[in-house]
Amino acid sequence: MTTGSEQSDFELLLRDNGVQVTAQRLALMQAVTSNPHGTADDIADKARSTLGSISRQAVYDTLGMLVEHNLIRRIQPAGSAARYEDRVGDNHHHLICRSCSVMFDVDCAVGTTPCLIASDDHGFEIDEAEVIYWGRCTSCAS
Amino acid sequence: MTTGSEQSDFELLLRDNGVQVTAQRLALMQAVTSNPHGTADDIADKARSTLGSISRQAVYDTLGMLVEHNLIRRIQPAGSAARYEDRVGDNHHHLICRSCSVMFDVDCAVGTTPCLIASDDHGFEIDEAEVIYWGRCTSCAS
DNA sequence: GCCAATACTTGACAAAGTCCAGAATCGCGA
DNA sequence: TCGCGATTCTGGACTTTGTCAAGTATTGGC
Repeated sequence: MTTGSEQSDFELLLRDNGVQVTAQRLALMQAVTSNPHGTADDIADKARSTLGSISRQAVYDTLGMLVEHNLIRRIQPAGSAARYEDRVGDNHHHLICRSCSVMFDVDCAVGTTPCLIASDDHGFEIDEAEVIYWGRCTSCAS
Repeated sequence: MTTGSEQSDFELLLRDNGVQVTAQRLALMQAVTSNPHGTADDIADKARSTLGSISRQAVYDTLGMLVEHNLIRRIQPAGSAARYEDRVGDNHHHLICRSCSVMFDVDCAVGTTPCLIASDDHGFEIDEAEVIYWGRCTSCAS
């Protein structure tokens, strides 16, 4: 495990955002990092292997807080529980297999802020364009 | 109500797809048409106002069947139940308000099949690119 | 009009997430 | 270093969304 320096980084990140530092939060942040595209439950399990135990409520509270502070990103594909990833701020997209639900990151197809401009924005202040590519992965295609 | 000709259209559509025609199905199809972007519950309520009553199971079964036959489309934005719409096959996108969840259709930004080409497809057979623009609507922005 | 296939109803169940009240912890200031 | 108020965590009940399974009703071809 490379917990040493990462933990400190996480601690700093939390302090910078003006929130308290707790063992649960550090464990959850680490769990998200080491388990990209995991569900809340996956992440909770991972955190439990570090902490011994953590309540469901703490998991949801913390993940919600981290999303609010833009430290992690939440994705909710159809037919699956919400997933979390730590790759944030680079506006990348996702590629999901319809049969086995495996999920890959895909870099932005069109320059830096891809489809961020809608043809008609209805007066909205758009802050994110979420793109999900649906298909079948190589192993499921056979 | 403009049930007359629409009903017949729906009936034809069902027969063309080789499935039985029932009052529940017609009512649900009409409910989806007259209530775009509605949740399963919204649609069930709408159908109830026509039929008197319909079971939850029939609603889910029928909506699932209609999606399979490509007669309606299912969208599942983060933090909300699945929504259904009858506009299908034209690859349009959606614009959702983060605070009030209002949802608009947006035509494809880049030509006809917008971001359908991923920068790296990992060998997937991609069949759909789902795009959701997130932001705040005019009334929520104030 | 009959009958097999299909669809609907009812009720139980499961997963994901939220609400609430009380206990524990954090970290600021003395 | 200690104490205290604010914040966070825990545990349990609850809600919402959706699925499963068994039995009943409807549809439509003959």
